[in-house]
Amino acid sequence: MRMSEGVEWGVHCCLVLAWLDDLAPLPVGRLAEVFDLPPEYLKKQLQPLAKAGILRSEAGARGGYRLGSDPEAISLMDVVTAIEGGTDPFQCTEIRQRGAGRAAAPGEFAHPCGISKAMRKAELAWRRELASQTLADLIADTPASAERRTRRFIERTA
Amino acid sequence: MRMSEGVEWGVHCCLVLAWLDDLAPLPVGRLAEVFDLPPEYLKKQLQPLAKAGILRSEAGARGGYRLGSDPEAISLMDVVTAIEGGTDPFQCTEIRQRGAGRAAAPGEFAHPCGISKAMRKAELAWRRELASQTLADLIADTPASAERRTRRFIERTA
DNA sequence: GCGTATGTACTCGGATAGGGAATGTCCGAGTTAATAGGG
DNA sequence: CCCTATTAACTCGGACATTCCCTATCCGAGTACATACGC
Repeated sequence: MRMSEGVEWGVHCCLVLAWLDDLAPLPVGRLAEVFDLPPEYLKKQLQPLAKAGILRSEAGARGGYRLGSDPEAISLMDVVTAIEGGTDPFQCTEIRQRGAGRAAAPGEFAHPCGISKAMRKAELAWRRELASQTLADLIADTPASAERRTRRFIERTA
Repeated sequence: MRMSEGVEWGVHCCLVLAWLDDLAPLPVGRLAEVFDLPPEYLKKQLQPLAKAGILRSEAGARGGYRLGSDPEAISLMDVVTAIEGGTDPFQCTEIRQRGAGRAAAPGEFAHPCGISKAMRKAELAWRRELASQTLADLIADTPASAERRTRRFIERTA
């Protein structure tokens, strides 16, 4: 079970866009330079963020991406869900109903099995933590020197 | 991000082995019949459980698998870790140090970035929930009819 | 009848192919800005 | 000098290859039981 690296790229790019909102919109190529990433592939990873409304895209010359909402209104959960999809990590295929389960009384499988419930509970705790962290919180935990350095980097290659 | 289906298979098989400990050891083929699963592939999924000590294997005729410990001592976290591996879902590749990060002052990257810390915190909450659920808890949440049915199924094809 | 040696059947363990999703790359549609021409 | 039409460059969006990991399968090593033989 491994999360796509696009999540890390997406969150970092969101932070940059939050820092440099006054310079928005920023094209993908510029963002790729900030982190030395393959531009085409980074674009593919940011597309679902735009489709989810987390990023706002502008076409044409001087176009690019800007943050779609305030940093306080975007949580880590939003970014993860947009890129990874909303499917649960644990997929219950109801194998309890197969084989020996064929002979079960009707209604015995009305409720989800204990394994599925336990997994859902754990995933819910995970989601709750992700939802409690906003981009603004992440910015507060990041040294201001990083923002200044990134701003200089972008303005230098303008 | 999708968890291997082997986890579901493994936990269900552990429950069966806990129920029918007096009939142990049970060969993989018998367990596969209980859930109508491909026997060879199920065996491959149970192997890491045996390597981790969660299951105890016995070779030769009348051999098979038995539970390695008491159901109270085996948690969902143990099973998930054994099959999925202990690696974290979110892999931080430190892209903050690339590109614009090259010009950072030494020591700025001594601590993990806020994104990584937030992800770790969420994963820790997830692991904590999984670790708090033991096989005994799952058995308590499962109707006794399922155990009786499974026992009859095994004894019938003995 | 009893003990022993042998053979056979059954088990797990690791090594070997196949399929689908994530990764990586490409081209086309649309928009903006600059530019050149005319008034 | 100003306005407008045209052109050209730049952007995102989606469609197309490639690689890697999960899925699925196979063969070999080891063990216990059953059997046959000798005593």
